[in-house]
Amino acid sequence: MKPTEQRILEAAGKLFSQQGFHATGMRAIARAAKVSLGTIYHHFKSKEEMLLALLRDEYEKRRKAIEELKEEGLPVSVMIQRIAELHFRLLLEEGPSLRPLAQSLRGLSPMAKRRALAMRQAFVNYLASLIAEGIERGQIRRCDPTIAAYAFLGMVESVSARALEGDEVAERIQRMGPRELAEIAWRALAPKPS
Amino acid sequence: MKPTEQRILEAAGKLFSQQGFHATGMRAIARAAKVSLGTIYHHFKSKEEMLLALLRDEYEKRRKAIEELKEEGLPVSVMIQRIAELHFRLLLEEGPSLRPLAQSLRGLSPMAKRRALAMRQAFVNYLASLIAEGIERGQIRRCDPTIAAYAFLGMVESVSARALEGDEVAERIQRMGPRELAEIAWRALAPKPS
DNA sequence: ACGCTCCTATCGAACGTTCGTTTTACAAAA
DNA sequence: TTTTGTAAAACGAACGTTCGATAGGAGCGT
Repeated sequence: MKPTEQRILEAAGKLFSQQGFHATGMRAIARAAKVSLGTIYHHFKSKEEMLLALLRDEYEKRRKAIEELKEEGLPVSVMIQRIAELHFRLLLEEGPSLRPLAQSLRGLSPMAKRRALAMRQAFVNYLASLIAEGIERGQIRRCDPTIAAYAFLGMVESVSARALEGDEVAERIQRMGPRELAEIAWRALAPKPS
Repeated sequence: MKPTEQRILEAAGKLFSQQGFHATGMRAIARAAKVSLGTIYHHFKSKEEMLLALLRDEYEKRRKAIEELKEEGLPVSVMIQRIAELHFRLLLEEGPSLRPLAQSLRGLSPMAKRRALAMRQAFVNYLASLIAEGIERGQIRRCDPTIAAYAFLGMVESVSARALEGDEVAERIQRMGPRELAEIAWRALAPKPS
C-alpha cells in the first residue's frame, strides 16, 4: 500500500478507536495524517469505506494469528489461553483495536452496517468452528458453539477494555487478565462432567 | 415525572440505543417526542445530560432487580442464571438498553465521560462484591472478583447483542442464550477443584 | 535534450447540510 | 404580573463531500 494511504488509515484508526467513528471528523484525520482533505478523498471513497477497510484489516490480523496458533498443534486449554493473550496484546499495541471500531456500527448507512456486521459474524463463526472442532474431538464439552464463541469474545473484549482505562485497577487487569480469562474460559469449556 | 419530560427521555433512549448517541440529532429526538427543540432545552440542559440520565436509570433498574434476587436467598448457581435471564429480558423489552447506551462514551466531553464511566464501574463493582461474597462463603471458587465481573458482564452483553439481530440465529440465541450462559458462567465460577 | 501530453498526487477553498444550542415570541396559569 | 411550558426561528460552528488548480514525473516523437 502507498505510504500516504497507510498514513491516512493509521491516523483514522487511531482516532476512530479513541473518539469513536461519528465523533471523529475528516478534518481531524487529515490533520493527524498531515495531508489535506482532498488527498484523503483521492485515496478513499468515503469515511465509511475507511472504517470498513480498518475492520477488515483487524479481523484478518486476528484470524491469521489464530491460524498460526492452530498449526502449532497445542492442546485446547493452552490455545484458549493464547487467544486471550493475543487479544490483550493487540489491544494494548498502539493502533486501532477491534472493539472500539466494531462499536461504531450504529448510525452507519444500511449497506455499510451490513458489511461490517457480516465481517464480525464471519469472525465469530470462525471461532465457533474451532469450538465445534474441539467438541468433535472430545477436547471441549458439548455446548452451542456459536453462543460459546460470542460469550468468549465478549468476555475477552470486556475485560481488555477495562484494562485500557489507565488507573491502578487497569494495571492489575493487564497483568492478571489473560491468566484469569484463560482460567474462566477453560473451566467453562472443559469436557469434564458437571 | 412530567409526561413531557418522560416522553422526551423515552424518545431519546430509543434513538440513542438504535442509532448511537452521536448519530442521533436533537431534531430527531424532538420529532420522535412530538415536541420542539426549545421544549427539550427547557427540560434538559444538554444532550449529554439526557444520556447520563438514561444511563443512571438503566443501571439503577438492574441493581434493584439483582437486589431483589438476592433477598430470595437462592443458591449462587441459580442466581447466576437469573441474572443472565434478567439481562436478556431487559434487552428484549422495548426501550433503551444498557449496552448500546454505554457504548456511546467515546467522543463525550471529559466530564460526561468520567461520570458515565463511574456509573458503569460502580455497577461492575457491585457485581464483583456479590462474587467476593460468594467466595467467602465457599459458594464460588477463588478468583479475581473484578475480572470475573467484567468477564460475566461482557459475555452476557455480547451474546444478548447478537440475539437482537433479527435472523434465525438470533431467534435460537434468544431461546437458548440464558441457559447456555448460565452453564458457562456457573462452570467458570463453581468452587470445584480444577 | 526538447516540447508536449497524460496521469497521478496533493492541496485548500467552497458547497450545502446538519449539528447543538440560544433566543425570541406567545399562550395559559398562578 | 410574573412564571411556566411550548413553539419556531436563528446562530455560529462543524460536518462529509466535491471541485478546480497546481505541481511533478513518465512516456514519446522529434
